[in-house]
Amino acid sequence: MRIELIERTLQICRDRDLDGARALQTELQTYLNDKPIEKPIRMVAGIDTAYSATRAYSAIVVFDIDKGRIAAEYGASEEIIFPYIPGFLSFREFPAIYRAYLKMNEIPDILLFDGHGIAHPRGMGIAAQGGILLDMPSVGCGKSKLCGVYSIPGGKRFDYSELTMNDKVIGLVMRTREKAKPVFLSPGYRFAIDSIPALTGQITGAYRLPLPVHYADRLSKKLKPDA
DNA sequence: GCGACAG
DNA sequence: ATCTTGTCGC
Repeated sequence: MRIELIERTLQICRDRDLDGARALQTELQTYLNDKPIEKPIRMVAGIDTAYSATRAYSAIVVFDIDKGRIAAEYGASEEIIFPYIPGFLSFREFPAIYRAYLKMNEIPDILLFDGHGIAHPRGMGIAAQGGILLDMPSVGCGKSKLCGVYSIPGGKRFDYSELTMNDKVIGLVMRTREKAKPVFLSPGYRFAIDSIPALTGQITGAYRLPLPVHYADRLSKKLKPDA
């Protein structure tokens, strides 16, 4: 983990420093690179966050590709400090995610965030920033577009089109399930866009969201008091 | 000024 | 994201 960067991020959250947040996102662009880790991907950690009126509940579900099942689950909550502002989701969710991350007893091969990676105005969506701060390969899976242009992908499972911004391919719009809205996949940290189709094929089940995030989404909601 | 706008 | 019941379509 890059503790210095994590502390700076948390301080920006506490200060509700929007200008500082924007500056950090721009600064972190220099850390971006899609040089993949040489190790094959077997364990994928899905990450998602749910909310109550005052708290954020983050869940991390480690999915074992070979066994096709959940290997471990972690959850943690944190008081909501930063408001939701399009383009600054990291500062709202990272504090709770970090708490759950610290509870992990194993190190997954890659992190799959609910939200965008580099498909962001400043190339620093939560999957990108999260990967850099935790120093782990990462990918983002958003349920709707934040920025960029694309054509609607085919109707068959795994059909996809490119998400572009300023003539640069920043992600893929993939139909993970027939007759369901496509999802937006983009590289986070140390993971090439060309590797996204193969990874998605290995972790997508009968749901629209890839299994790791699907389960993390379900767990995060169960972490809430009422549920 | 207008439209867009992750979760 | 969250608030919410029934309901239309595959």
